Parts: sequence; structure tokens; C-alpha cells
Amino acid sequence: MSTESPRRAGRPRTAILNRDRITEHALSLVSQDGYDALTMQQLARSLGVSPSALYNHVDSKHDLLQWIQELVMAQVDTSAFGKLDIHDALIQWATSYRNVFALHIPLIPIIAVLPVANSPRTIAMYEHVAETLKTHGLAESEVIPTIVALESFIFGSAMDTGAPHDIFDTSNHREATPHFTQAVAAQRATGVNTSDDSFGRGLRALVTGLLASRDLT
Amino acid sequence: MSTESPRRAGRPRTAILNRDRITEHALSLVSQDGYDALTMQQLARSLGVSPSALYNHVDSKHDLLQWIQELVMAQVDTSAFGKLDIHDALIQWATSYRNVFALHIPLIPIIAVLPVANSPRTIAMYEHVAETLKTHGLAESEVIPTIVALESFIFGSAMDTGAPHDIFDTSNHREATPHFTQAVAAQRATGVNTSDDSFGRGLRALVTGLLASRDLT
DNA sequence: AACACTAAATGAATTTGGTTCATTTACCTC
DNA sequence: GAGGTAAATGAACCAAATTCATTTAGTGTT
Repeated sequence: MSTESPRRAGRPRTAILNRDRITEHALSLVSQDGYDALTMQQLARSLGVSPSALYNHVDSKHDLLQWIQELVMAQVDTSAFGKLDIHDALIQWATSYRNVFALHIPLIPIIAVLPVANSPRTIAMYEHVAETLKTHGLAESEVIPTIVALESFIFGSAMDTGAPHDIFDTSNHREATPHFTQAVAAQRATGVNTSDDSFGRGLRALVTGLLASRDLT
Repeated sequence: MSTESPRRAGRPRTAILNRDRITEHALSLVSQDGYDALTMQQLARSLGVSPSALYNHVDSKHDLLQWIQELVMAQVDTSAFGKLDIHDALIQWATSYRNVFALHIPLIPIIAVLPVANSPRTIAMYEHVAETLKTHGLAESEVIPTIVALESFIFGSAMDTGAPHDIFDTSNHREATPHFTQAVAAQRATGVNTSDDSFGRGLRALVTGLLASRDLT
């Protein structure tokens, strides 16, 4: 938006800050102390700089989160495409995707709604999936809805990993909800992690169903 | 938690505020101007009261959001259980569930992770689903994971409705992503809403697959 | 070597929101 | 009436993001 001046002369002092350094430190803050610890002041302190200095490089905190997203996205494992058959490849990819974002839950509401254009890594990942689906024989117009359906499930499942263990505790209303209460007890008795189990079952169902719809609409 | 005092004497002036009135006004604010407009000051103004007065009734804004959740949950249509066969009942319920929360996206990250104990309506809804799944012949221990899988997809899909139309715009990187770019164009050409289509496809796949897993594990 | 120019960094101030608390208000019961 | 209590008030407080005028320190040019 800003018209550049004639630019006749030299460079300023060597910069302390740049996108990579900022993002790196931000992500490290998050890993250590969680998203609540990620404030502009904390970040600035960790970089040995004053908070306002950050605004020479980042437009807003929201922007900063987008930067973080890029790094996080890079952790998603897409190596299965081309190696494994489509069914297994999708499952391996989706599982990695979900596990990565389980560690970055606060990012989910942001990126679920973020234009993809700013994130090369995200685009590259989509290209992998799209190519695989197309090769498998999905109709051109089915590719995007299939990806979106998978992603919705992935994000939803990642959020679910943040739920407390006793989320389904119904101590107070036990009388009114016999079936539900009993189901909770039965699942708990199995000893397996609810989120993981739910994700596994759902993912298998979803992948099988979506790939099968090659013809019908 | 608070030990009650001896309570020997009378009543205060007739209260202006109470849970119902507060929640009602909060929800109305949200409907009109979105969640950004829901601040404690705005809410207080809309009730003709000072902000601090709210804290005699609500412990925190987070609490207030839980109250809203109750009202929102009440809008989910569970009437299909018992009327329709299980497949169609689940689809009708899930669709209503998703559509309701598409109007309350900011609530999703909060309630997805919220203990159910405080929300009678939520519990009642789960009881419906649990009973239906059990009647259908799902193993006791499969009921909860099935519900969680469905809910994850529902929440993820509801979030997706908030995505901008051009979320998949790849103008800049078109060369690098031929398959994806073409898929986006093809889907756009169909004229159908991406979120709706994705949700429909995914939901059918998910319901079919989850109900079929009656035996295998 | 001085100059002109510029990006980067500073620090103070602003803004926005949530939340606390001591105090006052109104009204009910004895 | 007098005692007692929940509700409401208003003035703070606090944390956090953001803005802005100003300073700092390079770098190429003359």
C-alpha cells in the first residue's frame, strides 16, 4: 500500500529480527510453556528486544500465528503418498496430521479458516493428497470435498485430544441416563484412550467410505 | 463450595439480573453482532446495569459461555431417534447439530473440551444417541468412541463453514500444484457449496462405516 | 571523511477487556 | 423500626495488544 520513496541510499544496521528467528522463538515458547505463555512481551523478552520492535516485522499477533502454522504444517508426514496404497497412505497421513495438531490445539480454530494461499507447505500437502485421490479414480469434482471431509474430522479429533479425562462424568445425573452412563463405564473398562480409539475407528470408516464413493453421488 | 452463612434475615431488593436474563441477552448480542461484540461491558449495557454487577451472578466470562452453550444445545434436533431408522436418525441429528454450531463457531473450541456434567441438555442428547446405538447392536464399549468420532466430525465441519470462499485460492502457486488447482476449479464449477457437500459425503461415509463395525475390531 | 538516507529498535502511551473490591442500596423478616 | 443480606455500583486494577514519535546505527554516495 505504501508508495516507496526514491531510495537513493544505504542499508540500516544489521537486523536482529527476522521472520525465521521470531517464529522459531515463538514456537519454542509455546512448546515449553503452552500458548498462554505466548505473549508479545514474553516473545520480545526471549528475543532480547522490546515488544514494539516485533511490529516492524509482524503485522499482528494473528499474523504471527500464521507463521507458526507454517512450521507446524511442516511436521505433518506426507511420505506415505506414493509408497503405500491409497487407503494406508491416507490413514498414515491423517494420523500424523492429527497428532501434530493435538500439540497445537489453539492453532486449530485459526488455521481451519485460513486462506491457503499464504502457506506453501499446506498447498504442497494438498497437492499430494489431490494427486493420490485423482489417480485412484475419484471424479475431479469429488477431490476437494473428500479432502475437506477428512480435514474436518482431523481437526475435530485433534481438538478432542484436549478434553479432560472425566469429560463424560455424569455422577449427578446417573439415574436419567442409564445407557450413556453404562457405555462410559464399559469404554473406561477397556483401558484404551478414548480419543485415540475414536479417531482410529472414525478414520477407517471415513477413508473406506469416501474412497468407495467413486461412482455414486 | 461456599459455606452458607446463618441466614437469619430477609431478602434484598428484587433482582434485575438472573441466569436466564443474562444468557438471553448475551445470546441476542451474539446473534446480532457476532461474538466479537460479546464483551462484559456491552452485555451489561444491554441489560442496563454496570459490568461488575454481572459478577454477582457469573463467575467468569468462560462461565457465561457455558450458559450460552446450554441454550444452543437445546436447538439441536434429536426428534429423529425412535422415529427414523438408525442410519437416517443419526444423519438427521448430526446435520442439525452441525448447522446449529455453524452459527456459533467461537463456542466450538470451548465446548469441545468441556465436561458434560454441567449441561443437562447435552447429557440428554448423548443418552438418546447411546440408547439408539446400543439397540442397534453396537458393543457396549464401542458406543462412546462412536459418539466421539461423530462429534469430532461434526465440530470440524461446523468450523469449516466459517472458511472464506476463496480459501483454496492458489493463484500464486498454480504451476507447482496442477492437480490441486484443477480439482478446485472442477469443484467450483459444480456450483454446490463446498462445506455442505463435504459434510454430506463425510457424514454418510462415517455413519455407514461406524454402524457396520458391529463385529470386527 | 562527511553526508544523506533508511530500516530497525526503542519506550512511552493508548486501548480494550476482564476482573476485584469496598461501599451503598433496597427491601424483607423479626 | 432495627438487623441483616443479596444485589448493584463505581472506581480501580491488570494484562496484553497495538501505535507512534523518536533515536540509533548502518551503508552507499560524493
